Amino acid sequence: MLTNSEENYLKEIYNLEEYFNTEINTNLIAKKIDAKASSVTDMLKKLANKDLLIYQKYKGVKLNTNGKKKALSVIRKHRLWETFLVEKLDFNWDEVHDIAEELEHIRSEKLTNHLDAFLNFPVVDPHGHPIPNKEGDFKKMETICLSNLGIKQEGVLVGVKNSSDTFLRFLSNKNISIGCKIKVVHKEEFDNSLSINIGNNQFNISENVANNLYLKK
Amino acid sequence: MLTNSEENYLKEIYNLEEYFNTEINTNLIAKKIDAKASSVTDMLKKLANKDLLIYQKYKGVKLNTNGKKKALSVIRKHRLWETFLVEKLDFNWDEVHDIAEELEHIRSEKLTNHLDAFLNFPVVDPHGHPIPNKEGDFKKMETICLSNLGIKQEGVLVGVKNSSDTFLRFLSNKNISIGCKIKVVHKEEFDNSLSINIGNNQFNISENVANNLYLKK
DNA sequence: ACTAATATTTAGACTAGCCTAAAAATATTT
DNA sequence: AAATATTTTTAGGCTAGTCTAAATATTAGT
Repeated sequence: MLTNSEENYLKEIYNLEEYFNTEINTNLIAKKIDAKASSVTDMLKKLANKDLLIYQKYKGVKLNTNGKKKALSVIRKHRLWETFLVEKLDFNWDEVHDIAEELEHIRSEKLTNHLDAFLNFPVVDPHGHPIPNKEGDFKKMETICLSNLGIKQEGVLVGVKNSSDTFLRFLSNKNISIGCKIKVVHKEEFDNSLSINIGNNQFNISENVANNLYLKK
Repeated sequence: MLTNSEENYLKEIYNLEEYFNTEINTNLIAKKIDAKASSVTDMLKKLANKDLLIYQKYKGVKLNTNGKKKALSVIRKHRLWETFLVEKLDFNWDEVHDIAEELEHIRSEKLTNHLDAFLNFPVVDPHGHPIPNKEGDFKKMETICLSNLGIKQEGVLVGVKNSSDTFLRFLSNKNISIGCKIKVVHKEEFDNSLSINIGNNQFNISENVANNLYLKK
C-alpha cells in the first residue's frame, strides 16, 4: 500500500519522464513536488526499496514497470475526477486541479471503475489529456504544437500542456477552449509570437503560450 | 485547518454524544477510533487547544459549538458521498462506508455544495441518517425503535443505527431494506426476540437486531 | 473509609515526511 | 587538469500521530 506522498512522487516522476524523455534528476523532482532535494533523496531510496523505480546515487531515477503502473493508476483517477467535476458538477476547467489532487488518492478500485462507467469511459480529461483505462493503456493522440504550425495553417485545439489555474484562466479570458479552430495568420520572426484567428477574432499570443497549445490538424 | 485525524476525532465524538447523550470518556473514544487511550488523551488536549471541545483531565470531553460545526461538516460530506455512491455509482448500502471515510476529508466546500445540488439536496443517506445542510442544520426524524413497538403494531423502516458492513449485509440477506413495512407478530418474554412480518415473510430477529432498526409509524 | 479495580494521564519512544547545514560527488570553466 | 560551481547525499533534527509502560486519579466493593 502506498501513502499519498509516495503516490505523488510516482505521479510527478512519471509526468517528468513523459515531458523530458530522459532520466529524471533529484532537483527536477524537488521543484515539481515543492520539497527540498534532501527530502527527495529520502523518498527515492524508499521507493527504490519498494521496487517502484531504479535509483542510483547521483545518477537520477527511472520508474520501473511496477512504478509506472502505480503512477498511471493515480493519473487515471486524477483525470477521471477532473472529468466528473467539469461534466457533472459544473466546475470550470481551471478550478478542478487542486480538488483532483486530493481525490486521486482515494483507494477503492471499484469506485474508480464505476466512476469511469458513470462518465461513459471518457478518453480525455477537460484539458485534453488522455485518460488511461483500467489496464493503464491509453493512446497518444497525434497532435502538433501550435508553435510548430506554419503560416495559414490551422487546427482544432485538443489539449493544453500546462494546466495551471493561471494559464487556463488566461485562455478562458481570451475565449480559447478545447475544440476551438485556430489558424495561424502571422508569425513574428523577432520573438516567435503569433497572430492567430479564432472564429472572427484575431489575437496576438506569445511563443510561450503557443508552446502550451496542442492541435489536431 | 484540521488534519484528517482531527476530523475523525470530532466526528466520532459527535456521534458518541448523539448516542449516549452524556459527556464522553477517553476509553469510549479509544474504542471508536481504534486507538489506545493514551493517544486519545494527546489528541483531546490538542483539540481543546484549538478551541474545538471542552476537556478536563479525568472528566471526559464535550464538543463546543465550534467543534460541533466541524463535526457536522464532516458528517455532511460523509453522508452526501454515501448517497452519491449508492444513487449514481450503483453501490450497495453495505459497500459505501469505508470509501466515504476517505471522501469525507476532501476539503473543497464548493465541491460539497455542488455534489449536494447534483444529488438534489437529499435529506437522508442510504442508511436513513439525516444529512445536514450547508448550515449544518437537519431535522431529527420522529422515529421509534423496533424494540419499542408493541405486538401487532407496525411501521416503515426508515433508518439503521448500526451501519457496519456486517449488519447491513445481514439485513440485505434477509431482504430487509429502508422502506420495508415491518409488523411485530410476537415478542418473546424470555430474550426479547421478535417475530416480525415483512411482506409475506415471517422472521425471528434478536433483540440486538431490533435495537438497531428505526421505524416511522 | 480503606482497598482493589478500573480509567486516565504522563513519559518516553517510534515512524513518516519533511527540514537545514555540512559533506561528497559530479559538472563546468578557465 | 585544476579550480570553481552545482548537484546530490548524509547527518541530525522537528512535528504529527501513534505506541508501551509506568504513574496517578477515580470509582466500586467490602
